[in-house]
Amino acid sequence: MLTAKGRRTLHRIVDGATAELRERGVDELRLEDVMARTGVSKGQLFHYFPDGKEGLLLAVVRREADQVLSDQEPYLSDLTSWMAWQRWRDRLIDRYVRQGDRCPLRGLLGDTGRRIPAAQSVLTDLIDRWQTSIVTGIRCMQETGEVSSEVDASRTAASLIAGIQGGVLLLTSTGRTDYLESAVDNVIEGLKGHCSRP
Amino acid sequence: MLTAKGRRTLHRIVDGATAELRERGVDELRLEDVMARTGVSKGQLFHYFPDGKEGLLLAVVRREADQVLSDQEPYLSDLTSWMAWQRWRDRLIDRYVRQGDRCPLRGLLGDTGRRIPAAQSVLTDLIDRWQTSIVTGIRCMQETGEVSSEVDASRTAASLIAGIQGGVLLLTSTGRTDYLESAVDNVIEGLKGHCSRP
DNA sequence: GCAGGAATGGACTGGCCAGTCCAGAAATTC
DNA sequence: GAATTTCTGGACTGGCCAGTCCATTCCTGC
Repeated sequence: MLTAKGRRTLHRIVDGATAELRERGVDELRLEDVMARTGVSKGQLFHYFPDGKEGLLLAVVRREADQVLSDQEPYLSDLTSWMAWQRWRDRLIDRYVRQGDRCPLRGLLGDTGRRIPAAQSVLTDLIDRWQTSIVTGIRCMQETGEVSSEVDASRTAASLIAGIQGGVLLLTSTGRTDYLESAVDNVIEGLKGHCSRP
Repeated sequence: MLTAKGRRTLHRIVDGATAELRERGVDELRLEDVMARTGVSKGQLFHYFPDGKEGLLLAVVRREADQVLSDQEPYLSDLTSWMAWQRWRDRLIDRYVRQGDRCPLRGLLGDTGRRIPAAQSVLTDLIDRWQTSIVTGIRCMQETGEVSSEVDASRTAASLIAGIQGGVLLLTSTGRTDYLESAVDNVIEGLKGHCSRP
């Protein structure tokens, strides 16, 4: 019930909608713009997304959520040394600084959740997976003794994620990168400060 | 050019719009809802805000920005001891946890800036003032020797603000309070860890 | 090659909502 | 108390845009 051609069209729609969402934000996103950008007719759009705008946006949100994490690979899943942490940190910051306000996270965190109830669970799921990866990284460092075992991995990871979210938010709204950098560096330095063999 | 009666009406409009903004968010805010809530007619609305919705929202945003800081007083301006920091922290978190998603910050940080260009400068101004207060607090602690003079006050303040923003964002979108708490506590503990007389 | 489903194009509808306009009431000023 | 300004109510307009509908064309299996 979906030919190869159809699959391609569907893909094209999601691609276009993703770009449109990043550029304009949820509330300014118009189906007509997606149509213009992708060269797809209204009939097609509702053929592939019978639930209309909401269904389309949900598909976009799901993709973006995956993108956020896969953008951080392979570093995020391998936080096993200070050098690895540094590389992850550099990649993360570079990514968001480059993206400026065409930012996937911005779309997810802004009012999107409020507009599309189903997006809420996608978001919490993303945050959970993210936190889990970081916790794993911290535990690993504790096992090798490079981080004190007294550190609460879960809380530290939570604070790191909050710092990233806030940093990105401030980056997109003020254009300044130092909030994001300071937040991430501060948490990592805190981790280093708790080194069990100084 | 504004009678006492007029001033009262204007006030009533801003009040209603503020409540409406917190409940619904920028993109879902309807002038008709503000009218219904405040019992004000369309003619009045455009009489007091000739620029229409945008002008009204700008007025609301300005008020909210002031509110964010004054909510933290008198603690924010008096971060002169660890106990004071603790009280400030408690007040801040209590405030946001109580507010849930009827949150002034959410309105300011979300897509509001994008929608209302003039709001951007209100926001950066708010962040600047906030950061300045925190920096002052840290410097004060350094002078009394309770925080090492090696600490970069500006960067630490930036990381604290980023953590708060992210924490609040995650609080409103996931309902979990631990991101905000962890973020704030982590920065403060980091500050304590740099105590120059252990 | 033909049936039936998949894919496409685009005209049309209907609701929503910001913003306009003006007429009349209430106040302020002199 | 007349003139002028401010204030108020609400009907009306016009544009925008999601969603509907259907006619047509394109596949695909048999």
